[in-house]
Amino acid sequence: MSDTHDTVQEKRASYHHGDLRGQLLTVVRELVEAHGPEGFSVAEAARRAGVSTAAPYKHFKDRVDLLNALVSDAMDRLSWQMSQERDRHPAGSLEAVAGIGNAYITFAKTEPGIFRLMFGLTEGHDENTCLQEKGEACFLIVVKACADYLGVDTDDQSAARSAYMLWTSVHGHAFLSIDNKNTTELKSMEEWDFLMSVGRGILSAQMKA
Amino acid sequence: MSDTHDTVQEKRASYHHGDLRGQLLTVVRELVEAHGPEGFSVAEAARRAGVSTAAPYKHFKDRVDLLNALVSDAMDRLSWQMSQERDRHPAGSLEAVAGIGNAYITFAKTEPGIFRLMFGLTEGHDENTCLQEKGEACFLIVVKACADYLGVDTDDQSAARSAYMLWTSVHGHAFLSIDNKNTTELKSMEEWDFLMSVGRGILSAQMKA
DNA sequence: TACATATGTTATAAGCTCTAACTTTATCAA
DNA sequence: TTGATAAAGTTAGAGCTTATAACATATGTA
Repeated sequence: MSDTHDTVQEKRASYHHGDLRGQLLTVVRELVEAHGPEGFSVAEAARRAGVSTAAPYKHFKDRVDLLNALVSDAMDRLSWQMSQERDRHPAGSLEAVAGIGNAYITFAKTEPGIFRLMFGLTEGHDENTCLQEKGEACFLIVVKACADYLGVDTDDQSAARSAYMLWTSVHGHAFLSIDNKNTTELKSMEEWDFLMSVGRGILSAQMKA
Repeated sequence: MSDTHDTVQEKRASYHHGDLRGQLLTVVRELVEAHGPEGFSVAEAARRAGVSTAAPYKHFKDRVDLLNALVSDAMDRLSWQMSQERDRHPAGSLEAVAGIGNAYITFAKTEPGIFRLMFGLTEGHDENTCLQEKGEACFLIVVKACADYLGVDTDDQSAARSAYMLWTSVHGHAFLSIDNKNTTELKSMEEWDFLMSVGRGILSAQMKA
């Protein structure tokens, strides 16, 4: 496992690595996906990057700091993907809202390890203002889409309310999906149907209110 | 931290502990709640129970086995609490459905560490048939309540469908709540309103369909 | 050129998981 | 009652881990 890894093919020529920070993030991402958020060690990551086990600590304060950097990265990717999916549909449409949810779920299924990390990390999550902000940026995308659909202002309470309900629903589905809590009978249910159905249900309830 | 713990007041009289297995579960539960799912070690648990660090391995195969036992326990408590809350309302009512969700959320907030563990454990989760079954038993409670409300049979697809949507929604809210992803503006929103609102939205959408 | 800084290294402390081998206690059958 | 066996502790230790300290080398700037 240690000698046959293909992450680093040849020994690096120079004393300095060049982009150890970047490569560590890549390697850790691989490790987290392969062995789950727990089954990862800084030492193993260093080995795969072809450096000593102490080297990572020149770039990251500690294990958690490294993981936080990974999560921060992932947050950016997620919000980008959400925006992309949204823009594939007419602005203000229910499809645009569902598209955001679809991107969210796709992300979770494509990178379940990272996804779990993003919402499972306990330590130093609340303190990390940067992560907090990125999370809120993601949420704002949903609020905006809901507001557009409902035809209200972004700071209207009904937008935030329905956005939150949609978020919880999609978040829950994403989590249950990657946990295999999604029972067989429901697995066949098309994701898009689910999203449209939930979206319609929650948003129409919000319009009446 | 090690010498002033109050878990074990006096040194046990006999060589054998009496109920080490049980006490370990209690101690680990405390540790998980106090320091999060990660911040727990078999060694520390043993110390708090007043035995050697090797003793736990006479009762649990390994670290994961211990955690699984904890989760199994928690599953039982959760489904019991769900049933209790349901029975405080008229059978077949929307309140009964919302009550189940309320119990779920209360559980998550009361024991966030364990809750996270229940749905965060990657390793040996799928294989563990016992846990799988207990999870499904929980879900069945929701399906039953939905069926009763909709006035259909338990194995009707609309019951399973709406139960799943409600589950994801509540599960998502529970998770986001304990992660403090619940933004301030929404924190003020009463839980019960949320539950009734989501319930009405999803179930009425299901009736129309 | 020379010094400061960044980024590597080795060595090591301290802690964890888990096993092996041993010891004490409980149980149960004759 | 006794004596074998199983159950439930113990200590010792291998082999991991995180993280720091002290040292080495490269890079860039005055």
